This record gives sequence, structure tokens and C-alpha cells, in this order.
Amino acid sequence: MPNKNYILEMFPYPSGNIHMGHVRNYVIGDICARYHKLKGDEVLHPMGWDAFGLPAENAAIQFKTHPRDWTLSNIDNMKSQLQKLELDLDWDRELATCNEDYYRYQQELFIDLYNAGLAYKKDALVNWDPVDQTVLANEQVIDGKGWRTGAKVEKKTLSQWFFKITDYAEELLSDLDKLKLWPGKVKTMQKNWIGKSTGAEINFKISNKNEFLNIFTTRPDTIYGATFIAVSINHPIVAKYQTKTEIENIRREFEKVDTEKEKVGFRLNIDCDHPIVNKKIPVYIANFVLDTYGEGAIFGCPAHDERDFQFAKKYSLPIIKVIDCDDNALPFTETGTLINSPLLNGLNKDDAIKKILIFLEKKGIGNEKINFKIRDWGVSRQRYWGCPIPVIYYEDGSFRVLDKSELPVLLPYDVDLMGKGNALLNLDKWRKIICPQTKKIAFRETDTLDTFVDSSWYYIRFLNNKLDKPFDREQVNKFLPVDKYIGGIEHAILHLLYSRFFMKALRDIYDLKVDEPFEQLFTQGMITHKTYKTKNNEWVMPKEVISKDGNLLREKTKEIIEEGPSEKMSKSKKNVIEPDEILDNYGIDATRIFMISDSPPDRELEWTDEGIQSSKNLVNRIERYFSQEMTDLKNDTEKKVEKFVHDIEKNILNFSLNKCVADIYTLFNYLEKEKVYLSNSMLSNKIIICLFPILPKLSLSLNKFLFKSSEINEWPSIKLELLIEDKINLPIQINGKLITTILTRKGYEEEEILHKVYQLDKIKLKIKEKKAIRVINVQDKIINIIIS
RNA sequence: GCGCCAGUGGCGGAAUGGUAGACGCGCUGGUCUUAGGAACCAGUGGGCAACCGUGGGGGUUCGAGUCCCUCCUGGCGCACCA
Repeated sequence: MPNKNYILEMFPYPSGNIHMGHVRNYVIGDICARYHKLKGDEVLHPMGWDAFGLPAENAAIQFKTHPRDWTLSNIDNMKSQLQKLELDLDWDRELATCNEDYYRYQQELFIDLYNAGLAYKKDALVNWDPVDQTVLANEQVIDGKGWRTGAKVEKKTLSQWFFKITDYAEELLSDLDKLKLWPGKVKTMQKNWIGKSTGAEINFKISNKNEFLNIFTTRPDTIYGATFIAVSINHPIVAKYQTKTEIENIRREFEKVDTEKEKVGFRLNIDCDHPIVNKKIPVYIANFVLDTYGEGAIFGCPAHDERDFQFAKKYSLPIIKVIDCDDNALPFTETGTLINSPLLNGLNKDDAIKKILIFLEKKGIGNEKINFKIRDWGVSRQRYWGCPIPVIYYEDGSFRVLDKSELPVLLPYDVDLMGKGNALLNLDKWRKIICPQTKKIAFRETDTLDTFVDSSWYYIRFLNNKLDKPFDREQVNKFLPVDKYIGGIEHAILHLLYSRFFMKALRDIYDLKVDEPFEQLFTQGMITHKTYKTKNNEWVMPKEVISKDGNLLREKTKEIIEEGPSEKMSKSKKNVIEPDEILDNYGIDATRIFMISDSPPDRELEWTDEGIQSSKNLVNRIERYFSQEMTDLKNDTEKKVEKFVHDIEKNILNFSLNKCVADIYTLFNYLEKEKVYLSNSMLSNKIIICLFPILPKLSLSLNKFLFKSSEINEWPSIKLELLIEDKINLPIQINGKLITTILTRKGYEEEEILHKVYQLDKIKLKIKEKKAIRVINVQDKIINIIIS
């Protein structure tokens, strides 16, 4: 039975054209896939389209086309561009997430998630992107801005659908350890995002009321130092004790200050009882308390927290030191011995936490708590071009999740996209229905699913894209996880975390045997190019720039051009190279070589004209080499070829593809220098097979020319015995410094070789009248003579 | 601020603790050519040399680009996470 090997590159959004970043991504995957096929593996290497999403709606408005037409024609175009690259893809497995035969099964999965309690609806304070007019998940907000639009995100309370990713927080975190073949960097980012911390929940009683205010803390040991409580402006308690107008006023005040620099607060007219000491402590609304973390409320211990200290200073609140330290060291945030804490005096942090937890639990006002930063995944989007959520609402406000038999809920084609907001909301003829079960008037859910839902399971659908259910259990167990998943690091959290959640959720719903979707993750580096600007700060395309008398000029206008640093290719900076033009000018093989040659695949690659040209030269050179008449072999020719096979294989497996290129140069440098021409020999056959994953077109044509065959044979096995060198250049050091080398056979006798070494002029000169006091012989590696 | 990664010729980059700079680009000189984004040959870390060289300083070791400590610089991530 052959090994299964699922090799997958992140599928593209059909924006209209393939760019160089895609080319690099897919060439890397293609080399792996071709290699593994030659090794006899059962290789899965599919491709599809992440086809829902906002750009289609924006384009619809801009170009007066329909999102569906725009998307499908982009797919057409990009597919033909990919085919021009002649990638070894299973096009039979192609899918596009915007097609009914994909999203209807996603609707089934939604129902499954709902029935499993993993999808729910609630009113929530959510992130609103005012430009795209839709809600965003927490993961899609970067520095308070929308990840696509860069617009400042607003907070809104809306009724929204959520996926309960928090149910899997612990497993998503602990399973990161199983992902041995993921970059550590990505794992760290996910770890930080999940944000597990262990501490305590403490219930503070509101003075003179039968109400409690819960806070989360990782430092319950400092409870005696608590001198105030602070809550977020969005905390429910605030709405209870302040009027709406007051809250809005406070919100405006908060917006005026930079929270990082200034802590401000407003006194809420309630106090809390300290849980241990008989005293009241004031409650504030503070700008620095996050509503999205813990309980949205904290106790302030100014002596031992930087922020609380600033706050206490500003509002003249007491500062009680409870950890032994110098008064000048306040706020002292490290650990130490507890003081001023009757129950805990003399204890260290860990013991104090243990003891206080027991105390709180006994009194029933607190307990140990593990808190996660990650929140549930908000999946509702107020947009047309996405997967409809299979839910209907009745006039009384209740809702019903549809049965699978009622699917699909098709996205209607005839919509008016020119209006503001979600086009589905205004489409009564689609929205309003008679519920087939209750015969009551009902309205369809008009929100669609976040497109990250689409990409959370597409790698499963590839296993059988024509099946009349989402997937087949046996196939999933057989072919998953994806063995090598290749894509950009920008999805470190978003797509990769959501997919991991989906895999686990589906595992539990369907009793699958797969815990993680992606066994190995490889993140390829981006492609950069020098940037060019006129004196008027106008960006200029590289191909418009010519060099003349040491100056750079814009060819048409003769304006002086300034060269800027190499940056990620982007349309806005015009430093873009079009794959189509490169393929036309240099061909597929040269393009592939350049994609892997100048730097390791996980690092940046700078596009240069010299780079692509020398790649082309290499392809021509190999072709020229094989057109020569056969000559006799040299002694070591077979050995060199074996080494080539061995090195190429090792370097493909490690993703050290830049070294594969070096291996090719090394081999042909040797062959040409020694004037050994192999023509249609067995050795040529081996070489051509090894070139095939990297240079498929050339290899096929050489194979046809030399061997009259259109089949590339299987990957050659290596004759290990040929790789062993029997003679070596043994380095000779004196006091650890290299003096000379001596050619000798392996397995030499130490005495015999030393005798020879001492005869060498260079060694004699160094030793002179001095004495060798020690000789270190690392057999077959090095000899180091220590002299006094 | 915290965390991670990296710093090697003019440039991109190679080096299980054992000959630093593989391989490529660029450059220099030459050959061939009507011509060349071609091809071929020779050279290319610095220094006249002894020698010196992997961001700086220290350490471990017979031996350090590689391991440890420390500082500097750059990149990335996180960032009031209580």
C-alpha cells in the first residue's frame, strides 16, 4: 500500500489575477507533490477558491457587475493563469466556496454545530466596521482597526451568531505541543491569543445591598492591599447605577485621553465590602479596565500594580504595601514575602495564593479560576456575498434553525447592491416566507457567515467534492490530517485557529479520529521588489525605469527616478511583477527556479532581473549539456551523481529548496569542468528524474529526447556505499588553528599519520624546538597538535 | 514594556562543536562573436606580509559562526490581559 500524502497550499481569494506570491506558494507545494509522486506516494494535491467575501460586493458597486459574475469570471481567469504554470494539481477536486454544492453542506455543518451546542445566538457588544458595514470577529480587529479596511472599529450591541470556540480553548492550547512540525512562532502567537491564566474569581459584596461584583485576579495573594474596585464602562453594573446620558458623557471623557498614558475614572456611587478586612472600598469606572477580559472588573492593589498605582495617585486612594519591599520600589510587582496580611504574613506568593483560596472557598465568596483571553467566534456578517445562515425568525421574535431536509438556503441572485448595508435585508421576496412546519409567517436570517467559516473545512471537502453530504467519515480518517500545509504567515491566528477548532468540533460531532487538521505547516516568505518614485512622490513601475549614465530615468518622460528599499510587492507602490509576463519571457522552469533559488523558502525573496535571468541561463545550460555526445565516465562520476540524488532528496524533504538549486549547479559545474557528458546513460536518467520536481518541463523534454519516453521513472534508490569517501583531506591544526591539510585514506593509523604530519614543512616550521604536549585525533575528521 | 527570531564578503545566502564563506548574483581580466540579457576560461573576505577575519565584550572547550553570560542593532509578534 502506498503512503497517503496530502499536500495543500492555502487556496486563493479570486481577486482577479494571480500574483507572484501565489506563484511562490504553489511552486513550493508543487515541488513537494511531484517528488512524493515519484516516490510512489498516493498524493492529494487539490486547489480551490475562497470565493465569498466583500471585495466582490465592492467590485459590484464599482463596476456595476454582480458579485457572482465578477467572482466566477475571476476564477476563470485565475484558473487559466494557474494552468499556464502547469502545476500538478488535481483539478477534479476543484471547489469554490460560493457555489451551492459547497455552501449547502456548510449549512449542514452549521446545523450540526447548533445541535451540538456549539453555535448560539446572543446579544453582544461587537466590533462594527463602519466602512464595510459589518461586524468583525475579535481576531479580525488589529489595533482597534478593521483588518481589511483599516477603519476604526466601533462597539455596537447586536444580536449575533457565535461559535463556541471557548469550549475548546484548553485543547487548542495544549494540542499546540503535538504540532511538532509547525513553526514555533505561529504556535506562540496562538498561545498568546488563547491567553490562559490561572488565578481566582472573587465575589465582592456591594455594601448594604444583596448584590455581588465578581472580579478575576491572578494575584489573590495581594487581597489585603485592595483599596478600590474598578470596572469597565461596559460592565452591567454601570448601567444599573448610572443613567444613559451619564454613561455617554463618561465615554466621551474616556475617549479624550490616551489610556496608555493616563488612567482616569469616575466614582460609581456604591462601595464594596472588603472580603476579609472589615472596611468599605470605593468602586470606580476606569478607562483602563478591559470589558473583554476576565469579568470586566478588577480590584485595585496600588502598591503592587503599575496601573493601579497610577490610578491611586491620581485619586488619592490609600496605598497599602502587602509584599515586603523597599518603599521606593513601589509599585513593586514582583513576588516576595507577604506582610500586613494577617492570614498570610510570612508566606511566599504561591503559598499565600493556596491559603487565601481555601479561605475564600470556605466563605463561599471566591474560588480558583482559569481564565482565557479568547472569546467566542462571532460569525454573523451583515453582508450579501456569503453563506446564508439556515435560520428563520417568527413574528414573535423566536427563531428556528432549519432541518437539513429544508436545505439548501440559496443565496438569491437578484439583489440591489446599490443601497446601504446588507442587500438581503431589503429583499422581502426572499426574506419573507411561510414556515413549512408551522405555516406561520417567518423571515429568513439575513446575516451571512464569516468567510473564515468557509475556509475552516475546505480541506475536508477536497476529499470528495461531489459527495451529497459534507464529507465521508472513512475518507476523513484515511486522508487527514493534511501532511504539508503551505501558506503565508498572515493566517497564523485567524484561519489556522478557526480550522483547528472546526476539526475538533467535527471530530466530536462525527466521532472522527483526527485531532488536528494540519500535521506540518510551512509558512513561505513574501516576495519583495525595489520601489521607484519620481521627485513628485509618484510611484513608478519597475519596467518603466531605465538606467542611463548612472542615473535611473523614467523611460517615457526622462524624469529622474529615486530607488527605494525593497518592499512587499503591492499595487499601491507599483513594485509588482506580473506572473504572466514572466512566464511569457522566461518560461515555467526558469520561473520555478527563481522562486526557490535566492533565499530559503520561509524567508523574503527579493525579485531581481538578474535573478530571473540567471535562472533562465541555468535551464538553457542544462539543455545544452544534454545535447552533447556521450563521453567516458571519470572515476568519481557515479559517486557525484549519487550524492546529487541524495542531496536533492534531503533538501526537498527539509524545504531547503534554495539548496536544491545549489545542488544542481554543483553537479553541472562538475560535469562540465570534467567534460563528462552522459547523454542517454543510466546516470542521465537518474539526474533527469531528480530534476523533474523542480524543472518538470525541461525534464520531460529531455526524457523524450534522450529516452524516447513520456514517462518519468520512479525516484532512484541511493547506493549508500558510493557516498562514502575513502580518501579525505585531513585538516591539521596546531593549538586549534588550521595549518595545513593532508590527503589520506579513511581509517588511517594515528601513529602512521602523525609521522607523516611531522615531516611537513609547515608543521616543522611551527613546532621548531617546541614540544607537542598533546595530540587530539578525531578519527577521519581532524588532528589538533597542542604545543607548549 | 514583555516575548521570540536574526546579525557571516559588495549582495542573496552555505556550514551534525572540527578546513568559515558551498552555491548564486555582482565585479575584474581574458577568449569567441557583426552583435548579445548569450557562451567559455581565470580570478574575487581583508592585509605587501606575518597574520586578521562570522555585530561588541567576556566565558566554556584541544577546538566556537555554532554552546553559555552580557551589551548593541534590526525584524516580527503581543501589548493596560489585572
